[in-house]
Amino acid sequence: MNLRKGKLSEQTADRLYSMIVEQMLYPAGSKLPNENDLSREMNVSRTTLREAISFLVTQGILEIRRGKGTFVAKELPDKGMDLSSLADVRSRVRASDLFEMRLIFEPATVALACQRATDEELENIRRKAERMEQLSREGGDWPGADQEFHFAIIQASHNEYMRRLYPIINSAVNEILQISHNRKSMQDIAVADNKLILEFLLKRDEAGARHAMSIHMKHLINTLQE
Amino acid sequence: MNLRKGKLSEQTADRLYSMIVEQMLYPAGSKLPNENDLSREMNVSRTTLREAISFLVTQGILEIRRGKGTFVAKELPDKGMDLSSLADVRSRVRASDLFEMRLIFEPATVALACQRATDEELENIRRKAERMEQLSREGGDWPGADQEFHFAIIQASHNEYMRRLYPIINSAVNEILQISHNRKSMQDIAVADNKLILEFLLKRDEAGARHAMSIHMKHLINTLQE
DNA sequence: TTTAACTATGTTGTATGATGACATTGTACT
DNA sequence: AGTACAATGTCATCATACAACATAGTTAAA
Repeated sequence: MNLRKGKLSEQTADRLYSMIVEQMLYPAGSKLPNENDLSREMNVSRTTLREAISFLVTQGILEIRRGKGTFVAKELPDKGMDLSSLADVRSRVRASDLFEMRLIFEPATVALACQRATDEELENIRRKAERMEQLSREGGDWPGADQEFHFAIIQASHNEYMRRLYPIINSAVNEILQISHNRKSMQDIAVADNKLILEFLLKRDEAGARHAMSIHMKHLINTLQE
Repeated sequence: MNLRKGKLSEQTADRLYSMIVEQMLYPAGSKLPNENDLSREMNVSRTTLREAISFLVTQGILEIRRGKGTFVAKELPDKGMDLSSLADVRSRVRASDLFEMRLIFEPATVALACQRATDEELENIRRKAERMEQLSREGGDWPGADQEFHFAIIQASHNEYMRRLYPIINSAVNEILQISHNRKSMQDIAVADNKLILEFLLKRDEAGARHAMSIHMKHLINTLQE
């Protein structure tokens, strides 16, 4: 017995998936039979069915409500949910939209960092800024060091959502910088602005740091538009 | 017994995750104890442990080799790129972090909408608000209508990045609302606040709309913390 | 009558033990 | 030495029971 591919729970997940999206036996938002009935219908144990369901939940196909039942998701996972596209410049999102978002997020984040950063974190941020300036003089990888500087600030904001969102934004920024022609002037801007940001951040001057970061973003936007 | 939040299998997944990446009890590539031993060590049933492991497998943290054992992945996936975790409450990101982000995000967005919304879009937003209030009175799906209201505002901001980010944030909000106990008071807040937001938005009063949205977010935060 | 507490029922979540399937190692027989 | 086979350790699946949760209906108290 049990010829065929892979684990039974995976085959079951496949069968269940096809029952939902292909045969459309269970429309969006509808309730599945309870686990005992459904497992009998599909000729697998409840354990196996539960593993299959659990997988489809992680895929966003199903939704479990304890004590009520298991339901087909209202909207099957959208392309909108796939934020990898956010990091993709080719998705024809305007670069100005991206920096507009940074203009909202980064000043707010640095303000949070002013409130919450530990002394160690501030010291770490200072070191990153120093290193960025040094690499900038020596012709090293200053964009990388610059990003580390900004990421250190995000971390010091102590907001987990921000921390996770940043790499996405960042990789999109990278792609834009790749095709940008005036990288040299951007370097000068970054060095000067970072110094300004650091100045207020070390003093924990919330409003000052917020404005310094806003200025930095405006500088970047203006430079890119030339 | 069993106070505390959420499913035991999810708590177990969290504990196991922290044993791996934080305490580093099991280095990358190493083999975990077998399921019987490990489940005893962690004081959960083997069933529960298997569910936890199964989840971590989908996250790319663990790898199962049938007949051999369960192993820590060679390279832990770059968490930053996986924004699906942003929408996942099980990732144990604090709810306050989420709303802190909305407190930054939404007021800025409604301000943009004031500048850029077409008259048709404003009319659409007005209809959504009306419908939300109506459903709220009739005991319908007011949270859904409320989200449509907010999403209409995001769309009117004409920023593609924002538009794509919103569903992610939104689904995380949904999961939090599921486990929230004072949904009724939240309903009253939403109805009143939406009216306020709409008032300034229709007048294209940027500062007013921004503040109205800030108030709304503060209300939500306070209600959730009770 | 209204409202509060309780009960009944249906559902997912967890526990336990047994058995099957797979991979590796050891061992005996030729 | 080499091959077949047995033993062992592991994950995969099954079956059953009970716990925790959600809701609706019923009963009892105000």
